[in-house]
Amino acid sequence: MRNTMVEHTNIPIHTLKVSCSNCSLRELCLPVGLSREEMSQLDAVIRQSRRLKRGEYLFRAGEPFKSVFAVRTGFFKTCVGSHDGREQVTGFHMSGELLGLDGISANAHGCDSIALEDSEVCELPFSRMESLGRDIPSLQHHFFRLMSREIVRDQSVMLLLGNMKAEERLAAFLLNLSLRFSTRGFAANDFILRMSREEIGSFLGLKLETVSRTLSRFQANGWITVEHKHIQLVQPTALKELISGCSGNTQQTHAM
Amino acid sequence: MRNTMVEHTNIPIHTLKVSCSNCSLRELCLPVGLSREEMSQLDAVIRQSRRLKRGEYLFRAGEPFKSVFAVRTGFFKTCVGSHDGREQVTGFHMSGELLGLDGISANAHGCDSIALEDSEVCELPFSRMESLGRDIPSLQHHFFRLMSREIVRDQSVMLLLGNMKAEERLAAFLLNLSLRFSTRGFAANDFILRMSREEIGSFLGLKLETVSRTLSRFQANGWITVEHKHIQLVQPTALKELISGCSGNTQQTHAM
DNA sequence: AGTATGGTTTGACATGCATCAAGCTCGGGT
DNA sequence: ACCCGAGCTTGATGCATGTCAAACCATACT
Repeated sequence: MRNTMVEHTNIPIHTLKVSCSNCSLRELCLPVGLSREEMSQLDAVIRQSRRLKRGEYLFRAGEPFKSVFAVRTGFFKTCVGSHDGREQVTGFHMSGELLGLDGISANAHGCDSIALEDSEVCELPFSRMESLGRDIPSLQHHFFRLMSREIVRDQSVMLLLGNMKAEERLAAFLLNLSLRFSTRGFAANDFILRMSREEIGSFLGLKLETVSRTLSRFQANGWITVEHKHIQLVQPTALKELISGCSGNTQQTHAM
Repeated sequence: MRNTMVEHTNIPIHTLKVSCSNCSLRELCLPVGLSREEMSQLDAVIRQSRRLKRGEYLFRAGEPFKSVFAVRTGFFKTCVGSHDGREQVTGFHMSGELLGLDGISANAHGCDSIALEDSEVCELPFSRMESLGRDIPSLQHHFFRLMSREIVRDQSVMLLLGNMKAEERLAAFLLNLSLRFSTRGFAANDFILRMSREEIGSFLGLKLETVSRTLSRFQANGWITVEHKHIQLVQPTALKELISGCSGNTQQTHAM
C-alpha cells in the first residue's frame, strides 16, 4: 500500500525512467507536441539543473528576475513577507511545477522560494524562453497556459481563505496534496508532509494549533491517521463530503 | 476637490482625450513602444468594443474561452462560485485592466465577470494576440508581464485574507482603490464605491455587517466620511499606519 | 548515550467576527 | 406623492478560532 521509496526520495516514478542529458522538462511540465528538432532547441535553452538542500533559498523577493524554475524533484514553498514579521505561504510546489512566474511583472522576484527538502530544479532563462516561444508557437501557447493555471490556482486559494472554515480548509488541503501525489505516481492516501504545521497554517490562514487540533479531530473521527508528518487518508470520502459544495475547483493536479 | 464628473461617468480624464477609431488600448493597458506600423497591426486585432449595462455578465464561468477583455470604461467584479450558494469575489476591475486571463488555462472561463456599472470593454481575441505577439516581441513581453502582474496581485490578496484582520483589510482595500483612482486621474480621497457592502465583504473575506461596522468605526475615528457609497478619506495617513507592516505590496496601481 | 532544540499536542481562556434580528434610508415604480 | 424592496446600520449574543501556557516527542548535536 504505502510506497516506501516515496517518503525519502520523493522522485516520481515516471521521472526516474527518463534518462536525459539536461533535465528534460518535456515529460514534466512542458509536454507539448514538439518535433525532434524543436525539442533539441528547448533542451538548449534549459540551463543546467541546480540542486538545493533543505532550507536553501531558490530565490528571494526583490532579487532581479532572470529565470523561472521547474521543480524536478523535491518540494518547495513560496512565501510573501510583510514589513513586520508576518509571512504568508502562498503555495507549495512539487515536481513538474513552475516557480517564479510572479517575477516577470516587475523584473524582480515577488516572493521567497525555499526548498522544504533536498531538491533539484531546472533553470529556464526567461528571455530565451520568450524568443523560443516565438519560433515554436505551441511552446508559447503552453507557457501562457501555465501562467493562466497559476492564476486559476490563486483564485481557488482565495475561495478557500475567504469562504471556508478550518475543517474545510484542512480537508481541501489534504485532498489536493493527495491528488497531486497520485498524479505523480505516489500513493494517494499515504504520504509524508514536507512542511511544518506552522507552514500549513500560514498557507491556510490558520494558526498552527488549529491545524494540529483539526488533524487530531479528523483522526478521532477515523478519517485519517496522523503520526507526525506521516498522513494516511483512511476515509477520503469523508473529507470530500466535508468540502462538497464549497470547492470551486480546489481539486487541481497542479500546484497549491 | 471632488471631481463631480467622476461619480457618474467614471471615464478617466486622459482616456477622454484619445480619439481612436477602435478603442486604442495603447494608452490604456498596452503602452509598449510600438512603431506606427505595429500599432495598426494591433488595432486590427482589437475587435469592436462592447458595451454592457450594469449587472450584465461579460462572461460566465465555464463558457468557452476565446478572448480576453480590456476595460475601457466602467467597473467590473469577477467571482468564482461554489457548488452550493457561496461565491467569492476575486477582484474588482477598472479602466485599463484585463479580464479573463484565467480562461487561457482550460480554454474556458474560470470565473464570472459582471459589470457593476454601465461599462465598455475591448475584446482581444486571444489566438490573434498570440500570433501578433510572435511578430512583435515587445507586445509578447508586455502580455507576459500583464499575466504576471495578475499573479502578484493574487498573492497580495492571499496575504490580506490569510494574515490581516478586519480593520486592516478594509484600510488596505480603501487605500488600494484610492491609489487606482488617482492613477487614472480621479480624486484620490473622494470617490464613489461601485460595489455593495456585501461584495466588499465577499472580496475581503468578511460579512457585510462587519464591513459596515468597520466603516462606521473609521468614520467615528475621523479617518473617513461615509455617505452610503460616497467615501472620503479624511486622514489617509491613519489608514496607512493601520496597515504599515502588514502590507506586502497591497499598494498596486493595478487591479484588486 | 545524553542533552538541547524545535516542532507538536493539548488544555484553559480570551476575543474578533459571524449570526440573528430589528429598524432605518434611499431609490424606483405605480 | 406614496409605497415597496433592496441595501445598509446597529445592537445583542454565540461560536470558531486565536492566544497563552505547559508538557511531550523526535531529531540533531556534543
